[in-house]
Amino acid sequence: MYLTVGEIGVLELELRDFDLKQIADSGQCFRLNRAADGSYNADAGERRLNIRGLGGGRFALDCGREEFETFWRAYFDLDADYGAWRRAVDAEDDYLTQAAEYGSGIRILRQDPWEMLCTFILSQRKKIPAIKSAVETLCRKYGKPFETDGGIRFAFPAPERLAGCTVEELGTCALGYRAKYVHAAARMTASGELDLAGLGKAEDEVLLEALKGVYGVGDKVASCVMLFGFHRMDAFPKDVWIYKALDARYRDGFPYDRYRGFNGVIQQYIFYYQRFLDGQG
DNA sequence: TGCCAGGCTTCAC
DNA sequence: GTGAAGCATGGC
Repeated sequence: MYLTVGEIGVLELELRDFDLKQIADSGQCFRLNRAADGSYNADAGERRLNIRGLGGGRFALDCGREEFETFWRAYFDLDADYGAWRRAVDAEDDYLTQAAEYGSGIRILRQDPWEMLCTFILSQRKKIPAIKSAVETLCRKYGKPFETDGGIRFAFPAPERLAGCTVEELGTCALGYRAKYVHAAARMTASGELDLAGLGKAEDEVLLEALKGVYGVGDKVASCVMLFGFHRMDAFPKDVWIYKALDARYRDGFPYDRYRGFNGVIQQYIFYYQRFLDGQG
């Protein structure tokens, strides 16, 4: 990674295998949004980062070097070699080769486990724009405000805050029947019954079962939380798009063993590519 | 205006 | 254990 300092408070980086649009549209995050000027704003915790593509694989980030090194570098998983994972794709697998090429700028972000749990619970049977809208409403109503150059923003609400709401109150955030699920997850997390921090060290199977113990969390949501909130890179969430690809292309079974250690990345390539093929990208 | 969505729980059988 | 019904609501 090539690193220089431009104007004060702005870092210019050369990043490989990094495409903001692809990451924003890959369905893993709902608070990375394109601004009117074509740049992107990433909200994480009580932080906001503006990233602008400069062309030629170069990007301008409106943060200092220290903040980049201590937070955003890991957040965007910039120390991982996604090119190596793409090159490991079976050359005889035309579909996957094309999928990996089409989504070559996708990275698995390291997002907050609680935010991922709550977000993917409310994502079920919602379209991506509706998910973004519901998340934004939750943040505005219950998130802690913080200042940015562009004005006041709101952090994702803490579990304690949502646990203190009634199900009816949460229902006003376009959660529909999922309000009771979000409320249950908030209570379990706030009380410590679900120890998300402690589960960071648990085996994949233990983590999966713990997540599925939450009301409203099944295999798919739990897998998303594992991949996007705990960076468990072998998690392979199966949604309608993945099932479509598996049914059409991998009737004899998907070669998970071949991609051990980065099945989650492969899953993202398929998700992003399959939506494109079906006109939803 | 209708249709349908990064699924899950519940309830028959 | 398996399969089908039912679910709330926003965005296209």
